[in-house]
Amino acid sequence: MLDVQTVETKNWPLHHKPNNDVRSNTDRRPALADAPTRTVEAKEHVFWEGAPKSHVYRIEEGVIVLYKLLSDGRRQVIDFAYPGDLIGLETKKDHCFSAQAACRAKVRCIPTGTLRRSAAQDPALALELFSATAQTLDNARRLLVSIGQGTAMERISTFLLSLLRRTERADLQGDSCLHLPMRRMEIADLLGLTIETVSRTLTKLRTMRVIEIANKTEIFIRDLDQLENLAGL
Amino acid sequence: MLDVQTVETKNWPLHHKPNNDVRSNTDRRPALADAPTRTVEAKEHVFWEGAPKSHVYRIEEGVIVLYKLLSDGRRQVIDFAYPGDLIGLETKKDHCFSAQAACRAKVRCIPTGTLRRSAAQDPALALELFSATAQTLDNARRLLVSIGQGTAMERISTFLLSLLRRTERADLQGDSCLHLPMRRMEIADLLGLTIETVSRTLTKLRTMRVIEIANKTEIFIRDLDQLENLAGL
DNA sequence: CGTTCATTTGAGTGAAGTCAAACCGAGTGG
DNA sequence: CCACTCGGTTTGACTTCACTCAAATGAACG
Repeated sequence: MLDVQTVETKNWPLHHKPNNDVRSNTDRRPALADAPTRTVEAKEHVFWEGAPKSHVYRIEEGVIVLYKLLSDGRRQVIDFAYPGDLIGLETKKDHCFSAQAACRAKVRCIPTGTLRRSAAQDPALALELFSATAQTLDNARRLLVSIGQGTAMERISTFLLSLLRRTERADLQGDSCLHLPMRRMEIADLLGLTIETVSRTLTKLRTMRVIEIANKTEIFIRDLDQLENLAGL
Repeated sequence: MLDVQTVETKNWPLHHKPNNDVRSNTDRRPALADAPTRTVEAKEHVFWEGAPKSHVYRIEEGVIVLYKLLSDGRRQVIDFAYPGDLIGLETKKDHCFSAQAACRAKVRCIPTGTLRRSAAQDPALALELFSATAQTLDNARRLLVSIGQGTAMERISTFLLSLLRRTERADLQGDSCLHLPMRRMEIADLLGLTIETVSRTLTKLRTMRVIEIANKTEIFIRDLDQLENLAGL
């Protein structure tokens, strides 16, 4: 069963603007609300690129790293999936990227066949899937702009802001604490940088008093305005 | 009316794998098949980022450049839309990118309200919209990998191959001629490079005898295998 | 307290960017 | 028909930002 307490306190941020539509509606559908959950340990994979697709997953807890691998080992992280996000929503038979837990996570497993059948009879559900995918597309394109046009500083700043938008609690607007469950390597692979450049840029932001680095996974935003300036757009 | 001759010879390549599903099905729906077309001159805009969204467009002829602008004028081209592609398929009220014709083009204009109403009553149509968006998302992510991880040579090679896949005629497999309706600047802005780097890289490919540059807008692929090697993946 | 893994910091290199000039093809008008 | 312009492209010389390689630091764990 769903751990309601955990879910409630997590404040479902679906993509940029917190948006509870998908969750509230899908939860009322038996096929989705009753689907079993699976616990995934840190670094464990939910699925691998190229494997046949059997389920769609909705993140319940934790963060999942979605990435594509090149033949020589280079990696591009294409997204971080947060609670409320749906992953594996592609029409292809096989997964076109890998999904690995950044930290211990819980995912709800919805068989693709079930979802497809429900959607074929329920235009509202089909439109929700469309809407969720359109939102993900917009996210991907924002990342594209950041990587294609931005300097290291702009990419990191934009990344921090997008994480902030995804994870900030409605109640706790004031002192902006940001949890980074992913490793530097994963940030680097998301932004098309190296871990050294990520580290140097974060250090620079610290010396500029824009952020404060509590420890490897917790930072505080000290000067939000300045961070937005640095992000460029 | 639709120019059937032109359409037939254009061989609708919807995204990477030519896929006639969306076209053949949407054409049978009165709202879409009967929608009026609009001719757009080269460099003219179909719509601007930020403007309220009134229509969804299906490209009938020509190529449309989709791009986002940064405050300081930098530009990221996010996609080239070819005949058969749908653009403006987002759930937001306003356009989140601009659409400009690379050359004289014809687009079919479908009012968003009509489409929304049709989809709400027709799960098959809703699923088609979902599927088309999922395909566009996959394209965007491929571009992300290319830009995030690739060298200039890898980006250009991958780009040429993706264009080839989009535009090659089923009948004319042999001597691979590639038409580039867009300017160097637009290729540069797609790949996160400068026009100088694009030009130098194409020149390098020419001296390597991988391609032959007939004129600014026509090139021949002389060594497809080598081009695929250079693309990396 | 040593081992391990991730991160930070430092020094030198290189691929792509910038600035500048030459080139080219298509119009246009004398 | 040729000279001129104009936009786009190509080529060249130099610079720079991020990468590479390497070493130091730090945190977690037995």
